[in-house]
Amino acid sequence: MDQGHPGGRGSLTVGRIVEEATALADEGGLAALSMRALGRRLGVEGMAVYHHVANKEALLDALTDEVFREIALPAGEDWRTGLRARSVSERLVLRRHPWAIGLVETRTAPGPTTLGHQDHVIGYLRGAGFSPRAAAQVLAFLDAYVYGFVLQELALPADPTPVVRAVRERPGSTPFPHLEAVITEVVDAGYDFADEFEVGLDLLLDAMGALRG
Amino acid sequence: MDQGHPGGRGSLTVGRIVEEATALADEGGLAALSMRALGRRLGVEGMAVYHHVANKEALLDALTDEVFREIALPAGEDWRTGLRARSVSERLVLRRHPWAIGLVETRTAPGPTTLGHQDHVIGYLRGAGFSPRAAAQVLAFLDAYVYGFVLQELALPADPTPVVRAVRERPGSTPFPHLEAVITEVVDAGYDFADEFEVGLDLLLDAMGALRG
DNA sequence: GTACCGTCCTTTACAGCGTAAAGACCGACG
DNA sequence: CGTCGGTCTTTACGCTGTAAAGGACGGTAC
Repeated sequence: MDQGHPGGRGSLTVGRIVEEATALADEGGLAALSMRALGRRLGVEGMAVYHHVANKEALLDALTDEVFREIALPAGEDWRTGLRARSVSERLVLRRHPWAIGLVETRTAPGPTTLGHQDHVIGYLRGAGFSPRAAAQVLAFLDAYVYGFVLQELALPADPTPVVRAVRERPGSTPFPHLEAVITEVVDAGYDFADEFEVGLDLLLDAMGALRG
Repeated sequence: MDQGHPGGRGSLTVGRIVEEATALADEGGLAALSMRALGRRLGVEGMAVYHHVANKEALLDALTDEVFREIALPAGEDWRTGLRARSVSERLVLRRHPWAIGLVETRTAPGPTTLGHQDHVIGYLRGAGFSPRAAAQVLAFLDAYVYGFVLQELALPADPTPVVRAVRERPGSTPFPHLEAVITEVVDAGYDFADEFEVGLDLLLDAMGALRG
């Protein structure tokens, strides 16, 4: 069970800690990430982690910052294409680490990787002819859309909710006629919510053009 | 300290529990909402709450559902105006209860108030000429934007971050030239991030028109 | 009246959490 | 060899959600 990592004295580094903490959260959610469980995974007592990380808050800060390293930076001549690819990548990363979006809310001091990422995007937009304010707006609006969409995706239950089941079994039995219409005519007609992401993204990207000088 | 609520036998109701739990979370964040603290506020032992609520998860479900009661329903002939007012209200409600957006992520079964709200919005859009699918898209896209924007607002620190302070004291001292430009030419030029909400909202609302039959 | 019962609340207890404090080990240096 | 500094372990405290059991009350039945 302890193969794969040495676990002995001197084997602990901040890098290894962040790596295993990420894996732990990916597998069991933020709730599974306790200092004791993390220590167990590292082949060490929980308290040992405190010699490399100030406290759990600092560890979560580091986890959040690392996430931004995975998001593809925008590139290419066409700003619309470049931004689109970045947003698509951002969504995939946030889905791969479902705990990340919950951390963004509580982390008020962005780390160096996050700042570097944002700096790059702003610079990319400035190079495409956006003013400083417009660049900041575009980044904020796109991130808002991506964050919010992923938030809704994560809240989607794996199994159909009682309401959805009720609609399928006895249509007209709920007090929500319009939701019923959406379920039967959209959801059950083969439209996947995940596919709507790019529809909204393209509409928003089109709208962003109005902010360019 | 115990004035204002009876606190005796039979004084506990689900309504009172949800009400005080909301107040507790509003004042001290989700972390301040423990069953013992809630009981204390209700003039009762923590375990007494369990006779009216299955467990803490169910309580959080109820809290989340109640939030949707506060969001103004869209009304009026012009769908754009109606939706705009709803989104503005939604943002204010989410800012008033900063814990709510963090709960949305983990609650996978929407409550009756939430469903009723969504049903109303879908019906409103259908009445304005949107197809079932388009209505669902508009609702999802607008909510995504509002959720994501509030998420970013909540992550804004009260005090300026080290980076912002560094830029103000010694411009050019950070490795983030484009962020520096945004700070000096946008943030410090009087543009308030909160005011950008309606800019993006209007752009998005304009884009939603393309989804109408 | 008084015995009973069901409901509401309290008490006690347990495993887990983050982390402060202090002890134990171990390689390196004088 | 002795001692020091860093790394890890041990122990402990107050907090968490909640299972289990006990106690107190009000209403009903005799």
